[in-house]
Amino acid sequence: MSCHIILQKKGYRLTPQRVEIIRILHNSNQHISADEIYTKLKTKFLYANKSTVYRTLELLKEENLVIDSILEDKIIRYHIAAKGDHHHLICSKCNKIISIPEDIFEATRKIIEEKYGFEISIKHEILIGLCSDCRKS
Amino acid sequence: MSCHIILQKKGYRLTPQRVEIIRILHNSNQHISADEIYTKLKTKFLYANKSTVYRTLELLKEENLVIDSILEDKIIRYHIAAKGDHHHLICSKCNKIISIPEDIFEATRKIIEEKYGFEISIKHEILIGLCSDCRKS
DNA sequence: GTACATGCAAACCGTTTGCAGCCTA
DNA sequence: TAGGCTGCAAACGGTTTGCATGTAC
Repeated sequence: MSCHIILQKKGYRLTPQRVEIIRILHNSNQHISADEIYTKLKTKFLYANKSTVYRTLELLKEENLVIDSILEDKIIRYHIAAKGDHHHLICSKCNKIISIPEDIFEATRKIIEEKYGFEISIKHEILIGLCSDCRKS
Repeated sequence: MSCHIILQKKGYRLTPQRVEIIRILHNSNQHISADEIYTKLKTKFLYANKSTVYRTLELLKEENLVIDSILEDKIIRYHIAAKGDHHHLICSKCNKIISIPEDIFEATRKIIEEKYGFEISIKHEILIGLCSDCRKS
């Protein structure tokens, strides 16, 4: 079900700004910062405002439609919460983003559970490294 | 080798404030924020200043004596960089912190390498979850 | 028509910076 | 004694908030 319909069903208004922000999030396969969204939004709405971006992201987050994550650069980035698409590899050289399945941490999860009795709740993990292309060069 | 000696060897001055900040970091087995360090520092130095805290943490980070990490609450926390003590489990209920060995991600690392040709560089990972005590209750 | 959403400006908060004076080496 | 370090105050940048106006429903 699309974000728009979910918002509408919950009684939120589908303003052009919200529609555009959702479109920007969808069109960006990168994890994107609030500021980048704002810049893109401005190309369509001359008077668009950052607080609209933040308020919309807050709303989408509350409705579990977007996920925010924070990397070592301390900038919060957002992406659409697609089912089973919560973990990513990000190449530190070319910034390529690869989605990885949820069960990738199963081995680690089991080891930690057996060794420490600790139950990890990995919701959205990002691993930095080098992709295969960049390793070759 | 202790932090003090390393700093001294590199030509940095061992001011009372720096010594105390290092002591606070050592005495706190928790990951601790700049603000918490500042509050503790003030109990000893009435006129202590936040910028001193930030500048000292910056220095210790540069010398690889402390590691900073950022969790979902977006607050940067610091802890002494002990060898082979880079990964932690943090219990979301009682805030207990458990250090885990570096090789804990080996299985995941291997899977990702085989499947995607992607070489992850996990330097300092924090996993949130429930510790064995809190799972029982 | 009405309540919700927007744009604007100002506040907020953690962090950084410039500077004068202080203190470690 | 000299240059690095501190405290202070002000700036900074990302984010949040209060308010009047605008608009989706």
